[in-house]
Amino acid sequence: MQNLLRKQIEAIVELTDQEFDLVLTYFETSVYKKHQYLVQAGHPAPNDHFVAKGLLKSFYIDEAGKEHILQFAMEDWWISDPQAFHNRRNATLNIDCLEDAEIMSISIDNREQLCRELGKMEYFFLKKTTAGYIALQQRILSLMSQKSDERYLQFVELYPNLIHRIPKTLIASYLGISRETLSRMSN
Amino acid sequence: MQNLLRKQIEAIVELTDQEFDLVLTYFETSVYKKHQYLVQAGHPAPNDHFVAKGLLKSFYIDEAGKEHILQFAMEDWWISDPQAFHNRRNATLNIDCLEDAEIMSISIDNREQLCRELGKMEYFFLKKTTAGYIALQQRILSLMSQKSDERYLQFVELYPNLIHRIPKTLIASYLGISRETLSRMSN
DNA sequence: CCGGAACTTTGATTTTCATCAAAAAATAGG
DNA sequence: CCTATTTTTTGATGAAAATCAAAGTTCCGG
Repeated sequence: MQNLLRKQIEAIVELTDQEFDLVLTYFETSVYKKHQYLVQAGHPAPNDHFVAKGLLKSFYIDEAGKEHILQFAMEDWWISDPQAFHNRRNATLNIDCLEDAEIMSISIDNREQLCRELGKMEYFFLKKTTAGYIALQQRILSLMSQKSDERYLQFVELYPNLIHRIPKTLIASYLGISRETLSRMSN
Repeated sequence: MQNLLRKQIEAIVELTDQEFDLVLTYFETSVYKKHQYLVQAGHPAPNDHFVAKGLLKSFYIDEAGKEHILQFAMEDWWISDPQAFHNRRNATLNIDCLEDAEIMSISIDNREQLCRELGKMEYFFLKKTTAGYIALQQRILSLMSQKSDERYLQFVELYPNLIHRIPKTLIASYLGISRETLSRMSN
């Protein structure tokens, strides 16, 4: 479980047992129930969350009250309101659990402190952020250049395992289409 | 001109003159003409480009031959094909100049070397990448939750200076709408 | 200052998708 | 196991915007 985190880090930088123990001291592990919120719009959200178990979503509620899903996060993924986390602002996003979850959280202050103590962790976070940046660019391209059915097919291909864990309604919201349109698609 | 770069770095980390000189040794400065390509799909693109002067765009050509603009970059901005740059792959994007430009380029190898020599530069790149990540998330939200006219108004508000430097056709492509739709909007 | 290229506008038509409404199916919790 | 909630499907309608076509305007290089 903590091994999941260690494995992810060690895919990028080597760690001794002592170093990983140090890393762990900066995290806090908690358990959440399905439907429980980790982050709520308007409230502080100073943590980045590593998913050790379970499934979460981050989403924005627009003025019309409509929910737009920015991200799903399952095991071995990170999830946060990045703007709130990095700029120490109140959240504009919400994060809640689609399944019971086990989460390892690190505050922005702890992360910065950790990077000062263990420089290679900064390299790790840089690599991770960069990969995330590239993924977001891909998604923008997909939103701009593909029709909704192509986007859905791409999602299925990219995250075959998520299809069965997430209601179609929510996948539609992630893809930026209505649940009715998605429903009419499979045929 | 190099001062622009120094100022941007020093907004995040302090640098001595010697340190900035070191930084500069990793960059290569070139001059480009309007319409000239810095990056072409299918070719290597190992550099990240800092714009000292001028205006550029990065774009993707889809299967139908349609151009989708991912980014504009004016003075004090960076532009690259991030996937090609970070993963040392051939480009899938193109980058060319909308105006004559003066560019300071750094290769991925040089950037990694620089970060090893001067740890705080890694912090700088992390901050920059993070800010970019946040901006992309905002753009995704905008694509998902706003109508085309709202997106245009937001663009005008966000980049008032770019409106006059960039043909509307290209702004339409950036916003993910047709030039005709954008044209009908102003009225 | 002229001619050609690039860019913008306008109109007509079609496509895609959202929305509204309601029923059917699946699922979770007591 | 059964009921209430959530999720999915289906149909009808309308709105937003793409596409096609063509004319008008601006701008730049020689």
